[in-house]
Amino acid sequence: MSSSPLKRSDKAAATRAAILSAGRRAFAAHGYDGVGVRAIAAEAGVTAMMVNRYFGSKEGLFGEVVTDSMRDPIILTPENMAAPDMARVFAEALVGITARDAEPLDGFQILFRSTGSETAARIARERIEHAHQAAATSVVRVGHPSERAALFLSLVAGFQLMRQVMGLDALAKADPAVLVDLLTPLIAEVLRPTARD
Amino acid sequence: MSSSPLKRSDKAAATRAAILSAGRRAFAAHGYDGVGVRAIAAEAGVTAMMVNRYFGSKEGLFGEVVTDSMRDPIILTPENMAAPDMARVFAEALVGITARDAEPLDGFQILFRSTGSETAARIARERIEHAHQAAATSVVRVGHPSERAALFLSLVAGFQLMRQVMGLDALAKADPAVLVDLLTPLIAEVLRPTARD
DNA sequence: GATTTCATTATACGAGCGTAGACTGAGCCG
DNA sequence: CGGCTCAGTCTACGCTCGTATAATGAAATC
Repeated sequence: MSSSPLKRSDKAAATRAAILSAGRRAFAAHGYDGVGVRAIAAEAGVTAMMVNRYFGSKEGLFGEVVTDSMRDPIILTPENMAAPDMARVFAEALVGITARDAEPLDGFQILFRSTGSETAARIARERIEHAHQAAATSVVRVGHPSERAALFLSLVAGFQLMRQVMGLDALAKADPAVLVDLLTPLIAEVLRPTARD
Repeated sequence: MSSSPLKRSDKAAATRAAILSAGRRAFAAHGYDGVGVRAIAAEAGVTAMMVNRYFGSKEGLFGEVVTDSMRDPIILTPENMAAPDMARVFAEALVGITARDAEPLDGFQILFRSTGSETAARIARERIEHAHQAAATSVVRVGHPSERAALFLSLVAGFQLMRQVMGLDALAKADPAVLVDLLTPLIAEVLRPTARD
């Protein structure tokens, strides 16, 4: 209540943001095909046509949601890469010990849950390739960088998939500290070999 | 041309098998929501109603497809577990060096591509839990068995996801021998710790 | 205060979905 | 041969989907 008179254009921007947020949550929870524009719009408190008005189409909304949620640095931040114990920092970020308030890494969920749709899968592939290139050129510097970066992504993706998407209890309800302890040597092994490289 | 007079019941069984096969291929390629019964039936050379006749419903067909494709021992065979160098055996099985003629591990693809659907996701979760229990009780015997088994599954799933579903070139086109060499120490690390356990 | 603008809704269309029910026609058996 | 069985098809229903078009009503402008 109270303050802002909320000019018309501001209200429009708020509506747009509400749809974007609702879309992000909905896509993360049910995937591209699993939710309709009516449901997304309803959660944003508007009608279905608002999606088309502000994003052109359902596909347009999805694209913007993916781009937006991938803007989060995932775990490939420069400070992470420069840390003395990279592996543990990555592990902690992956498990979510840093506990950012926002929903953690739901960009992955969105992509994985949407692999059934053709257009969504195309977008997902593009983002994955991009993340792979970033990992290959900036994190891994030994052995077979491309393959190692891909395995690193596989590990991250598999962990997210099993814990968040599939909801595997052994990961979802596990003690975060234990997960970090188990993940750290794994990540270290991917990023820096112990033999013949 | 030629031989079998193909009795009526045999023809029925053949049709059923054709639908099951078409469903397996279709679900693996497009996910549960990504393909309709008409398309599946058409690929099997019959009409859509045959799906309901033989499997009760689309969901019934999916369940049977999943059960059928999961009958493949994935990589948790007794001989694998008993091998002296378990990790390498697992890695080779995962990469597919053993090159079974059938489509490799498409059970994973079916599950991953179908996570958008509610019923499909439920079935997927059941299968994953089952695989996790098997891994936890029969493969991992140190440290935190449940968490380690879950991470093992994560690694396998992530690798399959990135290589087969997402089609990440760095994995799909990589030299299998290199992949095995990189995966072996990873799997060994998951299954048998190097420190404090 | 009258007029224009525009965020939003209401209604509807066409397509595709899964599936129910009636029908068809060829193989089986007396 | 004549009746029955049953694999398979045809048609149609109810539903939901994404989205185009027209109407509404309050804020913005003059």
